[in-house]
Amino acid sequence: MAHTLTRAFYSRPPDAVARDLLGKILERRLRGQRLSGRIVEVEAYFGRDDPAAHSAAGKTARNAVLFGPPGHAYVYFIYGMHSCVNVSCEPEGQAGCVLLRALEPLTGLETMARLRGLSASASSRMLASGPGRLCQALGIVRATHNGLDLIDPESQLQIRDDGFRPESIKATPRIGIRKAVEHPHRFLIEGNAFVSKAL
DNA sequence: GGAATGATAGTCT
DNA sequence: GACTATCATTCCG
Repeated sequence: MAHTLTRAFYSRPPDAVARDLLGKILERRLRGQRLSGRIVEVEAYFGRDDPAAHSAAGKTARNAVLFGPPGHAYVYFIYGMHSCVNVSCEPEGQAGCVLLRALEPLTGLETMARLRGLSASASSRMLASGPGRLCQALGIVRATHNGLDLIDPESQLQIRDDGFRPESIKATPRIGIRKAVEHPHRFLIEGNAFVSKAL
């Protein structure tokens, strides 16, 4: 049986959480519908000694969730048109998060295609392979989802473990950042067709 | 198949 | 006023 991940799962360093999130199921409840997908690509961002992280310059109104308790959604708006979802890590008071970059869609594909503005016959690879696409496919926006508790069983957004274990995990440098480019903090399920960029 | 480019708005200095 | 944890489109080969 699939079960929701515990607070303790998230109360760890971002790289450990990131690796363990691969293969888990992200579930979004939307007006009675259930949209879900398997997490196939993530990136770890550290609170300390990570110039690429939003929390690098300290706590601000925008990134306050990162300094709160673990297991909460951090949603931000970027490039004037895209949203991205993160999961907060580390105990309360310490920043750190995991960016969800790509899903392998499992249920609710038609709704995802509609939210993305694609035809129902579009390739499922186009639905949630990329952080901006993922948010659009699940209808995630900062105004309603930033700060959501992922452990709460009533929450619109949850992450579950159905026992799936990836065969092989690959670490690569993170994408789209200007600073600390060299660290291999991007993790993906090797060979999975739904990662945002072929490697 | 890959590189270059423009759209667009919230956040911080 | 600059910068950005992106995407889709347009070009070129």
